[in-house]
Amino acid sequence: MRKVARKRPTIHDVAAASGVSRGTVSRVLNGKGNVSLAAETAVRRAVAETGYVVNRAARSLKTSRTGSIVMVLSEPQERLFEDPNFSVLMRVATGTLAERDMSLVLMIAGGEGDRDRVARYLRGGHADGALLVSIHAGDPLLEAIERTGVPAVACGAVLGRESVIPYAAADDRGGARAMTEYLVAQGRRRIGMITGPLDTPGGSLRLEGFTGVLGRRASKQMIVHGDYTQAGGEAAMRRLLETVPDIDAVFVASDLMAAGALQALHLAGRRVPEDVAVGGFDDSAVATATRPALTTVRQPLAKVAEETVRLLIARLDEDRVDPVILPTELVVRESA
Amino acid sequence: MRKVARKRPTIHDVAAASGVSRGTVSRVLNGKGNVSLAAETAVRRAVAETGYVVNRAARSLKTSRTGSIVMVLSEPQERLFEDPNFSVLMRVATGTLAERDMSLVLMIAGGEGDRDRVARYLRGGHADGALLVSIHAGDPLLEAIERTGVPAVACGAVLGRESVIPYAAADDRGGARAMTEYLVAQGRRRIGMITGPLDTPGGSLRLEGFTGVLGRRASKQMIVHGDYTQAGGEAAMRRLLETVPDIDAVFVASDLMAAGALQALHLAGRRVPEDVAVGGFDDSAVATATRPALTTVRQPLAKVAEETVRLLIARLDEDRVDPVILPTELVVRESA
DNA sequence: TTGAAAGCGCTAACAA
DNA sequence: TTGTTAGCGCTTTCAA
Repeated sequence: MRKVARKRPTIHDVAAASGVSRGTVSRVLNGKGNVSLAAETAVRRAVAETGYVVNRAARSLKTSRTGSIVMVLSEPQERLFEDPNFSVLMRVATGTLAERDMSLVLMIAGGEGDRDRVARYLRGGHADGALLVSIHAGDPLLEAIERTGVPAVACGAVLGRESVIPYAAADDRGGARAMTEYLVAQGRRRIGMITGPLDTPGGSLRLEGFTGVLGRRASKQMIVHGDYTQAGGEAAMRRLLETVPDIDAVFVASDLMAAGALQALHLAGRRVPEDVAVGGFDDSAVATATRPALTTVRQPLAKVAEETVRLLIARLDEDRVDPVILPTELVVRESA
Repeated sequence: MRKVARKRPTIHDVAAASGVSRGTVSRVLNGKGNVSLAAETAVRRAVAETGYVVNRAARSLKTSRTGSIVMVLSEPQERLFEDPNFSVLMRVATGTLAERDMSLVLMIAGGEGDRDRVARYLRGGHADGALLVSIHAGDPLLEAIERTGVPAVACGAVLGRESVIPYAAADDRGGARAMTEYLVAQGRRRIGMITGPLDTPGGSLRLEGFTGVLGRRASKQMIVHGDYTQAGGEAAMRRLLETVPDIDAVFVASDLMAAGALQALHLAGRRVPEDVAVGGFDDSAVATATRPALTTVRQPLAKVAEETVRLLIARLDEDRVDPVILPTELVVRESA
């Protein structure tokens, strides 16, 4: 059996095989009504028989839609890929897009050169939209993307641009509030907080939720800023123990940092939760791996990812869409 | 200033602006010689002036090259994304492709439906090639991809298909050999090994390197199989300590598992390296985070990723290309 | 060295 | 409901 580099069948072949015109085939393929049942069946059969697959380039040329969207990553890689949220986002994004026969192009925008590349790609009309991941407010990339005029949405709010860049996110503020209220309800009186970087939504919004509940009791010395790493959480907890020796609870803005805090408390000889209650955020895998297991705030990550993609797809057709904020859930385990 | 939805300039506009024909513009753009210097300069200026960016769809329609390649992920997500190797691969791949003005489409092939989708995408000619990541030998996806006839290469060997799917990889066997020889040279006599899953190249090849050096001394009871997780490494080390109490060294097929082994040894009251020497593999971030820091085998990850992409690009034009195996390096720290 | 022109495969407007 | 047809923007052959 000789291998022949057979040409892929075109809409023309399908038309011939089904005895209708190319126009009708196209109508069937695109679900534009006004096609007789007979024609439709014939076309579908012919498609199956010939193994026809639409040529995206041709379609794109005609419709000036590409059927692909770009996921733009700006965070330093290491952090992003360690983030379990990210893998969920990636899986959900490819899946949700696939349902619509769209594909995901990945671009990493580390340096300035990358930035130009992303902008050129977008300006070239090579993608219908951009999905921004962990872009910081001041990032020049943001402006570059906005200038291209390509619809963009973000996963998680872009601080300061909330009204410009639609986004889907978990209710960071509400989740933090719930956790803080819970700690208060448990009778804790000296409650500290370890925040994330304040230029991230998780950093500032969770802090807002915390201070919103505690008011003036959330004094400056009770609040320490971390960097979302385990080591950072440990260091922050140590600082807190020094300045506020009688602390009896701490709300940590991420599970990973909370794991570090647990470590610091252990080394300082404090029992958790007896002496100090610890509340985390994320409900990631580490939450159940620590001892004691973390009481934390669950983020509906998959849902956030899904909504982000949905938002982008809606944004492709509409001029503006509203942000989506999804409720979080308090998960009580052992640490508080 | 009113915002006008101006149409993007086409090659036609560039031709008009530079006073040459579209044909000549195309020739300049594609670096096909036979263009006078005058024409070339005029065209380049016009391109800059008009802000022209090539329309890939049109080009693709004509050339039947898409300028994009698909990265196919098959591993269960969790594991893959935790793998630091993966983030390197991703960054290097997008970067290397970008240099050639190509883009990276990401597809995740978890279930059967995904598999069909990948195959259809490839059969549709939507990508010029496929870059396979952590595909296992028996995976039906592999066959599906081969059937599409789209050139594919793998990052890391696909066991059993080494001669069919070109790949770039670190020298697992050689690295394992070097580590084993080092342990022997240190005077260790009872050397065990914790392997990775045997259906992965890192699992079987590193074991081969180990047994290659030790011969019959690598008895069955000295070898335990792990799963690349920290917990798995810890469990494996415990088993090893039970069956071979006088063990004085262990070669662990990944740093993460080695971290688990260290934990088990610590709990068993064995000193490292005094009582038991521990050798890892990867030289990942955990290697320096453990106490003691790990003596390990460094894999040239970035290089592997780069070579994989290079291989794929070469494969696009050539009928076959040879696998690339890159040397590893023994990194001596404290654990052995 | 250059220009003219055909046509890649598709969609959608128009006519029937 | 259907067929016909005009391009979408580009590359490349052919002729000059």
